[in-house]
Amino acid sequence: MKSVQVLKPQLYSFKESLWFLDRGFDDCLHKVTPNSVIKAIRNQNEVVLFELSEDNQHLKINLLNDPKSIGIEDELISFVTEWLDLERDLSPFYKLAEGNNHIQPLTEQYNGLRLIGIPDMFEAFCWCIIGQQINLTFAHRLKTAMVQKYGTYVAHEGVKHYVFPRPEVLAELSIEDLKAIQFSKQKADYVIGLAKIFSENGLDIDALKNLPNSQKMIQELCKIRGVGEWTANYVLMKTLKRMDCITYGDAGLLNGIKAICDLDQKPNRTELDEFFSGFDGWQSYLVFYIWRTLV
DNA sequence: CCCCAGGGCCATA
DNA sequence: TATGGCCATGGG
Repeated sequence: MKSVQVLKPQLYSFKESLWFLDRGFDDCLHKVTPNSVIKAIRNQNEVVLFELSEDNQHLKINLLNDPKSIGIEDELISFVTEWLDLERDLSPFYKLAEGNNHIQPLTEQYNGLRLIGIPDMFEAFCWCIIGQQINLTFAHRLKTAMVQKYGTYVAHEGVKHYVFPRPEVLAELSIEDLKAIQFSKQKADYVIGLAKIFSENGLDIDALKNLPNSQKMIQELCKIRGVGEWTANYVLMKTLKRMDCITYGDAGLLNGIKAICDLDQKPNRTELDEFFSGFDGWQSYLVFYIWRTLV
């Protein structure tokens, strides 16, 4: 069995990664064990299955199947590094939090928590569409139904480990196909539309990355049907790792801040911006730490 | 039965 | 440009 490892950065807690990946929800794209997480990813034309665990100084990546592609070790290191945001220096964020009555407790309690990404932008968009306006429990149920029906998997010790469906597959579906697994016709419509865009290379991700700032990127993404301000910010944060994203309108975020600041009602937009003021360049991390406080 | 979920589109004025 | 209805379903 092949195995590679990555040096753990300063200010990093693998336990926090595991906690967030679990969070009481049953995510169909990874399996969390007490001391590891098992995940399948697509590499070239095959599915690669690995288990991630830690020792004192390293994250250890163990291959659980036997992929043919060469250079798979480097791909895995690169995937894990991006997925768990291992290259970022968190110390500026923690410095900003120092002395802030609402936020310093979070960086202490969740010390070493890093933003967990969704490297595949198509998957990130689909997850947003699915999650819009429904509770997360039901959202995970919808995602699982879609992944199990249209995704591919590798079996390991009798367990199926799925990767997210390719856009080419979802692009061929009808609205009725997705309604059959409890999607609303709007969600079905949006997802299929996105699948068509991605399968036809209708979104130039490199051009997107080259835009001068996040506002321009949000503007561009909001042209896509089904994508609004919340989804655009979410995708920029989780896929492109833009650090200045605030998921405006996010029910969880608003409720989290309401609880942290002991407000009578959810903050309005002005109050939200006020909460984030002083955290320029770290808004995305602050959002993520607020999410960490939920359930 | 009510309201709300990690929203966004569309019709109306 | 602002507002309200609508979507589908489940949990509280």
